[in-house]
Amino acid sequence: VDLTLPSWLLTQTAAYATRLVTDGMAAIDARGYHYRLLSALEKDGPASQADLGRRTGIHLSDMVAAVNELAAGGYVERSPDPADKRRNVVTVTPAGRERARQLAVRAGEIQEELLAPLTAAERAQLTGLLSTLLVHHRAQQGNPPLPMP
Amino acid sequence: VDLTLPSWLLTQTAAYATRLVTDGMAAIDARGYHYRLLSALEKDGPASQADLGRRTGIHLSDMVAAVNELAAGGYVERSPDPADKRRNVVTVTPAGRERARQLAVRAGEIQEELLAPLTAAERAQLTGLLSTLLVHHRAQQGNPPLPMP
DNA sequence: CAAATATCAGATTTACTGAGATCG
DNA sequence: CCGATCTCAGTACATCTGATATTT
Repeated sequence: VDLTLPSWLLTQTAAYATRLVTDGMAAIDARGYHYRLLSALEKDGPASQADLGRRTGIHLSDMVAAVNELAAGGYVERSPDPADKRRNVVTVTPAGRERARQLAVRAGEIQEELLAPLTAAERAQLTGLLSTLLVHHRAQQGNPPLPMP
Repeated sequence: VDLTLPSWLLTQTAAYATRLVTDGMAAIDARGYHYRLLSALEKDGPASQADLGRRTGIHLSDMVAAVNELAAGGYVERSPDPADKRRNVVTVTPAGRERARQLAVRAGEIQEELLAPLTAAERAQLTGLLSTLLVHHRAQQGNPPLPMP
């Protein structure tokens, strides 16, 4: 194995990250998508599914199932938009806000586990470098730029 | 989207990396596995499939198909080990050495595309940070430590 | 009629799990 | 009998493609 081949390092570490997220979220009956969606809804308010997809980077095709799951848990409500009958407006419920806090805590624990061997400075370096790559490749592909924090 | 959530940044950039590798290798009828296997064989000589799996991090279940593909192209030969009849010894052919050079060139181009927005120093930083993470998590999981370059 | 929205069905890639057969 | 090796079949997850229906 060539430990200096960046594409390999990236996909391998991502595999561990995916496992940490999947397992960590599954332990509380959740998925990574749930955290992303509830966070987005709490931060910027109710939205159509298409809007949520643009905010969170989740594909429209996968949005249906994810919103179904959240709705089944009582964490969001899906109601038709009276102003535009194509749209569903997705809104967080009080239970959803509680759930969002729970998922945020869990997400934090997962990051800690993922980045355990790195110092705070190194973690900042890593996120900076990855952000640069991601912004570049999204633009390269004609994707709409992400809303920057 | 929380652009500072490392697990998300990691899996997203890895998705782009995977696409670059898959597409870039498919253009010359290859896969990432082929490059990894031929490189390992050229560097450390013939090996059993189980050994190759340990060297390259490729799962034993996926090794069969990968070696089949390389053998079909005439790049490796699979012969039973007379000393241990459980084993197949995989050996590179001259055509395989030529192929390895071709794949190495292509791999380099792919890395360049992947890391385009980063300076040389930043690239070194990134590989260093990812290596640290990977070594940590492999050890954490009881995996055999990787042979370090 | 073009574009946006929501839904559904399915393909793709990497990685992994489990089962079997054979051999040491 | 345990353990290693090889093979095959199938799973899991995230992502993306394509098709359809509805509405703007």
